[in-house]
Amino acid sequence: MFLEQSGNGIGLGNGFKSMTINLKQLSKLLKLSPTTVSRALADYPDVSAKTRARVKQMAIQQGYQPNPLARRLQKGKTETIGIVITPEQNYFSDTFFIDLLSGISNQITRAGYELILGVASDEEHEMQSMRRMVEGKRVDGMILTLIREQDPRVGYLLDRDFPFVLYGRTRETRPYAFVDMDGKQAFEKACTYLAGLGHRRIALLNGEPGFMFPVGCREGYESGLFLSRLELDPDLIREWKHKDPSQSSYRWTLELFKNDNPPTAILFQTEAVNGIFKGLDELDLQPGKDVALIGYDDLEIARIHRPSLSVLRPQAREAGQRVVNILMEVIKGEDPGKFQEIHQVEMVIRETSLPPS
Amino acid sequence: MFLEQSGNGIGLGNGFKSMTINLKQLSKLLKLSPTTVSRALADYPDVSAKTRARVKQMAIQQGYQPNPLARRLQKGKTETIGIVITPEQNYFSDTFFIDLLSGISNQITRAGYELILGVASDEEHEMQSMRRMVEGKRVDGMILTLIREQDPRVGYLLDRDFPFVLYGRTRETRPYAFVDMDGKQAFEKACTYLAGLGHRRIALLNGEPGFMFPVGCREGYESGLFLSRLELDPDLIREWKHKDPSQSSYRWTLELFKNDNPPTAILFQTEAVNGIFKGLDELDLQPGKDVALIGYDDLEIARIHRPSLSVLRPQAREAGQRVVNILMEVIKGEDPGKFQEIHQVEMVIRETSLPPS
DNA sequence: CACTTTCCCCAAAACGTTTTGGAAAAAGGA
DNA sequence: TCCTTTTTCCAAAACGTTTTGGGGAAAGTG
Repeated sequence: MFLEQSGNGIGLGNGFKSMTINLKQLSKLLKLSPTTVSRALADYPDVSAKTRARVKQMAIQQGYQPNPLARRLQKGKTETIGIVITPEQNYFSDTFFIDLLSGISNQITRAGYELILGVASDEEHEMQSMRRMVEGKRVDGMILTLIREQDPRVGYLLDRDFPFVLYGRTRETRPYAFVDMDGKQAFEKACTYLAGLGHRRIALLNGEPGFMFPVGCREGYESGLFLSRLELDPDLIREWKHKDPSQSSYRWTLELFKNDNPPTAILFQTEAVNGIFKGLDELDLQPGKDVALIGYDDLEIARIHRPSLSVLRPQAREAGQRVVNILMEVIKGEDPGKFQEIHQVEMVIRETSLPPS
Repeated sequence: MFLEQSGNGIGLGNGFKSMTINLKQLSKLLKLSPTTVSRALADYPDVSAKTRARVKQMAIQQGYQPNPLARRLQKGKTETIGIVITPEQNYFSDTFFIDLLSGISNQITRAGYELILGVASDEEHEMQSMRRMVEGKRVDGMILTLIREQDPRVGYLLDRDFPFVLYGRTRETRPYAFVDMDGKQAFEKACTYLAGLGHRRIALLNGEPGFMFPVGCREGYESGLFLSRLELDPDLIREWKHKDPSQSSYRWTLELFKNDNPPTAILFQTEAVNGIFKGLDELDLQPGKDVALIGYDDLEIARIHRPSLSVLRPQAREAGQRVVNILMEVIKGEDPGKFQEIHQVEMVIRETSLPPS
C-alpha cells in the first residue's frame, strides 16, 4: 500500500532511520479517521468494540507508539519529573541513594513519565537548576532530597503552587507532601537497645547541623536516653561535616575518648564509619568488643567488616516508589497535605552491639 | 493592556498558576507577527537590528521562554539525552561516578538539553530501558557507561544509526564514538613506577572479566612488567567480583600471600581497597610499609586513610563534558568514527608507594 | 523614471497528537 | 411511518512553536 504521507522513514537530518508509523498513517491503513484511532486506543466508549479491537491489533502489528512530544504539547503536560542532586549527596553514600533513585525511576517509568536529572555543584546552582525546570516548563513535578532545616526550595515551590514531594522534612508551616524515614524512632530504638544491654555512656556522632535528618536522630537519641533513665551528657554528642565525613568523625572519635568517663557505645550515620574505625584503631579499642556501634544505613562496609556492623536499615527503594506515587496524586490536583508519610526503620543486629565489657 | 488570548494564567487543572507569556501574546504586545518575534529571538538576519533589540528587550522584560514542548515538536528533536545506570554502577563508587555525571549534566544544560535517567536492575532491564527511550522517540542520543566486552547495546544502536557515545570501549569493528580513560597507560605507568622503586613481585587485583575496563588494566600491567624486564606470574593476577568487591578482594588478598614468593606491591581498582586493607591487616602486613599499593580512582578513602593511598586519578568531570560535546556533534550528523578519544590518567603519589623493605 | 535588488516583515503551513462539537446511521418507540 | 434516542464515527480546532514562501516598501541602478 502506498502512503502519500510526508516521508517518514527516508533520510532525515542525521542518519537515524525512523521505522515508526504515526497516527495519520495508521488511520489511513485502517481506513478510519485519526480521531477514531486515537479514541479507540484510549478506550473511549464512543468507538465500537469491533473497531477498537481492529485498531489495537493494527497498532501493535505496526508497532505504533504515539509521539510523546505531540501528546505532551496537546495535553499541556510534560509527563516529566525533575530531581536535582548535588555532590554533597555522598551524604547518601553507597547503595542507599541508588536504591532510592531506583525506586523513583521504576515507578516513574511505570507511569509513562520521564525522570530528568540535574547535578548541581552547590546550593545556588541547585536552586538555579530547579528554577530552570520549573519556570522553563520542563517538568510537571519535583522531587527534593537532602532537605535542610530552612530549605528555600520548599518555599519557592509552595509560593507558586508547583507540585512536589520531599524525601525528608523541613521546618515549614504550610502543608506539603513528604515521605520521611523515622530517624527519631530509629535512634530511640537503637539507644534503648544499647541501654538495655547495660550501656550507660552512649555517644552520638551526628550528621551536620543545618540538615533536617540529624535533628530527628538527636531527638530519638535523647528520647532513648530518657526512656532508659540515662543522663544526657553534651560531651557525648558530636557532629561531623559533610565535606569530609571520615576526617571529621575520626577527630571527634579521638575527642570522645579524651573524656574522663568515655562512652561504651556510639550511635552514628554509617557514612562516618571509616573515621570511627580509624579513631578506635588508634586508641587500641576494638569495635564491637570495647565499644558497641550502631550505624544508620546499611552500606556495604557495614556488612563486610569484621566484626560486622549492626545498623538501622531504611527501605530506600520502597520510599522512592511512594514518593512518586504521591507526586502523581499531587500533580492530579490532590491536596499535598494529605500525603505525609513517616516510614519505620528496621534495626539489624550484627556483631558490634554487645553488652559493655 | 488587555489580551484576548486564550487564558494563560488563570486556573489550570491543578493549582499551579503559570505566569509565563507565550509567543503570540508577546508578539501582540510588540505589535509584530509571531513569525518576526520568533526570528528576531533566533537572530535571523532578515529582521532589522532595531526591532530585534526591541523584541529581545521585551522578551526579557516579560520573562518569555519558548515552550520547549512546542519547539521540540516543530523541530522534530527531543532536545534530550538518555543515560541508563545500574546498581552495578557501584563499580563507579563514591565521587567518581557523580563527577562524570556532573560533567555530563552541566554540559547538557549548557546546550539547552535535558538529561533523562533510567535505573535498571539488571542487564535485561538496562536494554529495555534504552529501547523505550530510543524507540519511543524520547531522546536524541544516548550515553553508555560501564561497557562490556561484548555489549549488545552498541550493536543495537549501530544497527539503527542512532546517535550515541560510549564512556569506555567495546569489541566492535564498526566505527563508533567514545571517550575512554587510558587504563592501559595508567597501569603501565604505575607498574613501571613500582618496578623502578625495586619491586620485583607486583600483583594485579583486577576488576571482573566481561567488562572492558579491566582488559586495558591488564594490558598495561603486562606491558609495564615487560618494560621493566619482569616475568609475568599468573599467580599474581586475581579478579574480584562486582557484586561484592570488598569480600572478593579480601579473599584474593589472602590468597596472594599464600604464595611461596609473595608480592611486595599490588595494583588494583580503589573500589577493592577495603577488602585489601582487611586482608593485609589479618596477615599483619602494613599497607605501604610491607606492601606497596596503587589504586585506580581517587576515592575519599584513598585520601583519608593513613597511610594515604597512592592512586591513578581519572578526570571524570572533563570526560563527561567531552562525551556530551561529542554526542552533540554526532546528533548533528557528524561521522562518529571521527570521535574516539583516549584520555590520559595522572598518577598521584602518596604514602603507599615506597620501595620494598 | 523604470527596473532590479535589498531590506523587513508576515500569513499560512507544519510538527503529531487529543479534544470539541457535531453528524450520519442505526436502533428504538409510538 | 415518523420521531427520538443511541451508537458510531469524523472534520476541524487546538496546543505553541519554527519554517516556508512570499510580498510590500525602500534603496540602488541604468
